[in-house]
Amino acid sequence: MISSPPFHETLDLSLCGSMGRVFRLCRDAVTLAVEPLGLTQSRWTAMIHIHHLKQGVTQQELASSLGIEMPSLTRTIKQLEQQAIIVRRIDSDDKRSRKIYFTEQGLLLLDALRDIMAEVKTQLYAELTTQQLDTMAYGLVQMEANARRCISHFSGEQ
Amino acid sequence: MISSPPFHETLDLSLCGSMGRVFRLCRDAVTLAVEPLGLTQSRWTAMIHIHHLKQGVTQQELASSLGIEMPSLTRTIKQLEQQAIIVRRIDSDDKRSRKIYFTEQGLLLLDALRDIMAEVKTQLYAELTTQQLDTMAYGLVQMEANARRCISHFSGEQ
DNA sequence: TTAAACTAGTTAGCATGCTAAGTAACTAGG
DNA sequence: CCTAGTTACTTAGCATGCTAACTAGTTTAA
Repeated sequence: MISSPPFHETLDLSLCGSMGRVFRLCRDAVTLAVEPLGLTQSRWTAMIHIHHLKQGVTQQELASSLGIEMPSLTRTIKQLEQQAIIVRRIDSDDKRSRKIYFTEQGLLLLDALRDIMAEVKTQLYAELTTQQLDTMAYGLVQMEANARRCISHFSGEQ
Repeated sequence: MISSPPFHETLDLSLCGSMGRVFRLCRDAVTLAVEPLGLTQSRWTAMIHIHHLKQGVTQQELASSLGIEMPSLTRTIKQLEQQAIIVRRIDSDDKRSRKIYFTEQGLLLLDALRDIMAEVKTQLYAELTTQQLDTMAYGLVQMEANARRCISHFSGEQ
């Protein structure tokens, strides 16, 4: 396990700047790799989550899974629908909500996407052990909880 | 050291989705905490980097330190200047470049900002050991390198 | 049963990142 | 010394996140 003090300082500099930069780079790497499929970051991310949540998911559930707000999702969903990758059907039990399904063409695209992502994932995680990845993932979850607590702390104070 | 397999899977789901979400949350926590100072995320981040790089830094150097592109910085710099937090002076040795300095008012704001950030940082890093933070920071640096290699791989291929 | 409150989704408009393309100043080769 | 290329910065416009405020169904409670 290589552990170098300077890295910790790098992270400290802007607190979350490193994370943002790495996030953008990883996202760009995937987006570039899937470019032949005509997908942008928000669109391929949504497709992967729809797949994991199973078809028939509502926009609310999808937004929650993606960790974004509903209005952010609306735009992406509209684009996926225009590209005929998904269709939405109004839920007969609750006419407010719309359930999402892949089209046949969408399913084909999803397969291609998953193949490419598997390859990119391997490249992005290169040189990192499972233990390191777990520590990072654990740290992210912990920081997420900390940040949420911190946000309610400062919102409540006003 | 707590290491839980499910977390790794969480990270895997959208590859970099967790990182983006945690990044946004941490950023929002700081931005909320410094809200009384009238600063947005891009502005406080830039201020911290200017401080670390020492005054008289050029926009080019600052953009590089922030890990963003010049046009993204232009907007932020303009706002900081309008708020009279910084001033820019054309470099007499190279009239293309502009050096950045804090105003007196800007320095006062910087002090207040740094105090608040120190507190928020403590909260965001709560429950995480130095070793865990180092592993995360190391992982981020490694992933950044991987992502850059991946990006040139896919750009070169076209 | 009907008015009030809630919930799913949308629209409008802001913040911040980006790329592409333009301007002005510097540098290098003939 | 002048043209060609490079560099620092700006402008314009796109992508994706957000909040606030709206519409239209659903639920709750008097």
